[in-house]
Amino acid sequence: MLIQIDPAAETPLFAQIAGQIRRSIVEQRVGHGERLPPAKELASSLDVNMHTVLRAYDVLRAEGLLEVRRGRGVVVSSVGPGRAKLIELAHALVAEAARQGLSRRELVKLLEDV
Amino acid sequence: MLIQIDPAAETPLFAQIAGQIRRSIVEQRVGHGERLPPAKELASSLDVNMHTVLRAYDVLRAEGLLEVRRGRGVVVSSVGPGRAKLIELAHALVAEAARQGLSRRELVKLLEDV
DNA sequence: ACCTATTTGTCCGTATGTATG
DNA sequence: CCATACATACGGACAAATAGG
Repeated sequence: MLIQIDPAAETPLFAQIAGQIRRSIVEQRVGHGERLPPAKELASSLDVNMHTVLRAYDVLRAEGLLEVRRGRGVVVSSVGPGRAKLIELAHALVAEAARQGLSRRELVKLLEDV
Repeated sequence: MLIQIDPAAETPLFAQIAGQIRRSIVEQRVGHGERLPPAKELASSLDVNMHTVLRAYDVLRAEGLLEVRRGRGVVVSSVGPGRAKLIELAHALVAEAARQGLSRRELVKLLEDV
């Protein structure tokens, strides 16, 4: 899966991992149905705790991008890269809004105006 | 806040806590802007780990029901009990679907048909 | 401006449970 | 039965934001 993280970065480790996997789905470097490495394995390769990887998986599961089931592992959902793209854009928008100091309310209003 | 949990129940502790707080918002037993007890405090009163309470808070934050900020604590969001009601119904629907063995796809289709 | 206490945020390690194959 | 792999929960540690003195 080729994931690289920066322990010194400001963004949390689980967010970095989730973001890179999301990116991989958008770019279709991983296709629907494809299986991701077990949390324990990915964790050891990244030199982080298994919980950190599980949390990243959980974020992507909540977004509908991954199907996570115990005993079976983690596979890319069939919703396709289109949704991943949307979510990625949403993340970027929220991050930029935060950088510019927009409140949640202001962002919502901005979106409604658009 | 009057929360009671059952450690022997099948539903996870964090879900029990989140569910009861959600219910309290629906019934307007807690109003918007009202502050919830610190995680550490609620945890000790429920005899669970602080992380478990924080996870419950995080669930409700993701649902837009709570505003959680470090240093300041947790307050009920101003979105009102209407949204809480919707989310509660959604939870009930998903739980019932799971009991009846419906897949995610079947549930979505059922919703679309309705 | 400084210090301290409070409170959440993240991460780690460990233990146990449960579904899958 | 057994190995795999995620799910939950606990405990501890440190960081960062906030509030108050």
